[in-house]
Amino acid sequence: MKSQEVRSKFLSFFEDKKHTIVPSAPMVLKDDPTLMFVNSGMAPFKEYFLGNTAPKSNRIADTQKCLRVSGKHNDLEEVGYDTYHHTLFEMLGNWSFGDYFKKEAIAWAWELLTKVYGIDKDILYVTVFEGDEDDGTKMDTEAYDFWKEYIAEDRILKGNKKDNFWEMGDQGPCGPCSEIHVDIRSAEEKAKVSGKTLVNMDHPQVVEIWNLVFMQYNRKASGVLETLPNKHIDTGMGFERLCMVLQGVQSNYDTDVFTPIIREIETITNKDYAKDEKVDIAIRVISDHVRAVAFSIADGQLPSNTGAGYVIRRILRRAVRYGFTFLDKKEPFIYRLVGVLCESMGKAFPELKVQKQLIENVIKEEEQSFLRTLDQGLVLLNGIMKGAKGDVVSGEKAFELYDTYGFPIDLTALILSEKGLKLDEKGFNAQLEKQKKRSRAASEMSTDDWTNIVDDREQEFIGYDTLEAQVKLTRYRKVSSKKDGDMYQIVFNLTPFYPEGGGQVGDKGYLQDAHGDVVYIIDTKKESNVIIHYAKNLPKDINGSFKAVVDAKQRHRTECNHTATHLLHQALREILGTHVEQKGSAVHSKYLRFDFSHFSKLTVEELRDVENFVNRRIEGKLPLIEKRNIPKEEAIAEGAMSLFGEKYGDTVRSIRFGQSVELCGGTHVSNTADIWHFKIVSEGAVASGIRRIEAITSDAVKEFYHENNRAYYDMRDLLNNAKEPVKALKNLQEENASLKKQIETLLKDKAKNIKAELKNELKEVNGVQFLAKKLDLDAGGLKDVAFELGSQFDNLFVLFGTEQNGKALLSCYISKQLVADKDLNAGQVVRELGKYIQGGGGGQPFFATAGGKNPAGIDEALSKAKEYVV
RNA sequence: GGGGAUGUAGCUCAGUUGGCUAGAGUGCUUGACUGGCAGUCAAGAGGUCACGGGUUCGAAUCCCGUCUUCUCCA
Repeated sequence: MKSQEVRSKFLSFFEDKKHTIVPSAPMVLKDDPTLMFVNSGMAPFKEYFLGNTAPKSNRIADTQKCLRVSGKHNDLEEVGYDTYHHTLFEMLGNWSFGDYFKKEAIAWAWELLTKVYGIDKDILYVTVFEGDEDDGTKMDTEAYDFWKEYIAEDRILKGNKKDNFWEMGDQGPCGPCSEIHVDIRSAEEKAKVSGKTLVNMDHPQVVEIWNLVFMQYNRKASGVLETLPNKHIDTGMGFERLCMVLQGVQSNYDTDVFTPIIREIETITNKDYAKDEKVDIAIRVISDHVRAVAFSIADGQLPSNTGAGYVIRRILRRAVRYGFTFLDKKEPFIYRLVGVLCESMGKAFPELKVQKQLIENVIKEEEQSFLRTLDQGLVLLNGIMKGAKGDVVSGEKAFELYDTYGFPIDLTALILSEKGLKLDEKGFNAQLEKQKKRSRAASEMSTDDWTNIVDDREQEFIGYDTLEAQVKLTRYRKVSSKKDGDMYQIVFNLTPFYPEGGGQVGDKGYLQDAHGDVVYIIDTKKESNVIIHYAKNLPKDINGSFKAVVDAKQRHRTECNHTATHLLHQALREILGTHVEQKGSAVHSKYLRFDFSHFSKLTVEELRDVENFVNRRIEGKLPLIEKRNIPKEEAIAEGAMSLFGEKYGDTVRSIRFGQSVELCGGTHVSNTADIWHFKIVSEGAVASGIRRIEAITSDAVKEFYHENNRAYYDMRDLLNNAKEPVKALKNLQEENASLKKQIETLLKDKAKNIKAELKNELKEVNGVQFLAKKLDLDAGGLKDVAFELGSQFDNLFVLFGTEQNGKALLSCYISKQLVADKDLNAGQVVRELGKYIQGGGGGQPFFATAGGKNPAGIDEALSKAKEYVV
């Protein structure tokens, strides 16, 4: 069975069982500080389980792309070494939110596996929860009893809390689970060892394929479990593993999910899979990682040096490293796999196909930049190896190479061992640990439990219509971090505060109680669909009623910038073409930033056209036409642009200004005229194929023009009110340059003249041409004269003094010949004579200068000079 | 968010404890030579030593701040 068919059969099976089929949510999470990527099928539905949002349907099924690369489930370093760990994988899942429970979940799972997919029931095992004394939970006999209707009782195994009790986190919804395992070993092996003993033992051919979670408890902060009024089903089936079973192969990498990519790698690198273990590992690493990276880029997450982007960069670099070391690929090649990937997965995940070109460009650029890093590292490592004492390279040195220059430590170790050297791994790890400690300390944060004030989960956002409201607090908690100190997160029953999202910053403002006392709200964010207000302290009477007021000025400026962002988006697509896609935006009160896909630098004309386009729409006084809670299809039909990597509900909000229509949750001006004016302040590249525009509007533009105007008039003033200041300035610059030249030649001439005079004043002392004299020259002049004279004698000793700006200066020149013969040192001379002018100095043996505060001492210093040659 | 590195001629980079007339290679201009692989030789132009402060007689160099780029950690 082809993987495409495996996927579609799953979805249609649950569609028949009255499930709503939803597309995979984007992998990159934007409003969950505890998680960077979707790492399981349930992550996009977290808010439903927490009760923060009502589900759109109580039966849902989907296939969800998941990424496990950071945090608790970190498999990254294992990927490639076995046949079943992946960074990116698909999880097929069906959900019940307060609807069906164990009976149906088990019956359908069995029906799908054995009837639809036709898996032999004799290779299946199931597990049920055995109970846990500490939690006071009993064995899950319900699940056991349902199972025994389908499967022999000796194939139902009991599992402990670790394997068979699923929890989302330290607190929240949880419950027992029941896993389905499959044993695909050969008959001989089965005869030798019973599959029963291998379940949950990390055997590559006895694997869990499906986990059915029965959410029936809520774990409270105290650790106590309470029974949930609404019970939920959460299931997750590993798509790649299922394909392995259905295609009768022994490894996920032998399924048609991976084989097209592996064949392509073989072609490009001229290596064969399944011949040499090291090559195999590299091929598996690359085939896995290219998927993760391509999907992330398609979801709008570009490689970068912080946060989620950094994780993506690390994955890609790991792939490059393996290709570099084991497949001898020293030039970019991973980007060439994107085509094959699009062909095999593009149908189920259209975002891949649409953005193929961009994905290829970004990956290629990243590969190139990392190969440069490797080149640089190799040079540095060579230097380190040459300087190594004994046969051990210190951990500090290796760490510096890794930390500062990004050279992978395993490559360092490999190259060292090839050269017969050893790496001090202990020292390296100690340094790494130090660095981790530093980072952790800096970002250390402690979060207290939520304190509930009123039990009201239905929080309402009213900030589209009003900036002020009478509110009550529903819950709060304290969070402490090193950077911000103690802060309170506060939730209201309803709020006019816009939480950070869609690129737009969160609102600021204040809460005022009946007595007029005020608490400032310094930021607003959204977490699992709950709007959280940040304050430095709590109001005195938390049970009271408060007037919540949004900082209107800041909000208005932000709205100007947000609306301008939409117009800018429209302008770019109009002027550059429809290949322009939004790749990110930041809407602040002071400026806006817009990243988009485009392949070349914008010309001055294009920038001007874009600016004009936007400003025409501002002058056009276009009114805001806002539609809330309309079906997504309706909005799309109207021409609304939706973004890849953005998670939309079934009903959306559409924002229209003239011909610009976007799905958007942000706040906007009521008429484009409010923006006053739009001005681009910079354009540049952020990655290959991605450009960035920064712009300002309204008050910021006024300030911008004021500033520029003032600078302009200041400049014109300085140029005696020149009519054409640019020309005047240019003339000045040219004049300045030629004057500089003239001075330089004049000084050289002067030096020559003086040289001629001084030559006559030289006195021979002990075979040395000697002179000590005060001259009316600056430091450069002294030098010139000294070197001019110096080039004519090889037995010269001169000391010049001069007074400049009330400071004394000495210059001493001694022919190199003399330095060698008579053991003289100009540096030493000026240092010793420097004390007469209350200063010091130095230089090289043949030429040195000294400065001091006491010009009166120059003559004395000069008179002492003779002592060096007698 | 935290740490480390980086910024010097069009390009690639040296520049030690503060004092080297700011350098090399390459590229550019000019001239001469030339049957040999990047032709040779000579002369020349080209610099806000990232930016802003400070210390010092003196800062490319030391200190503080800002920015750029790279990089590791979270």
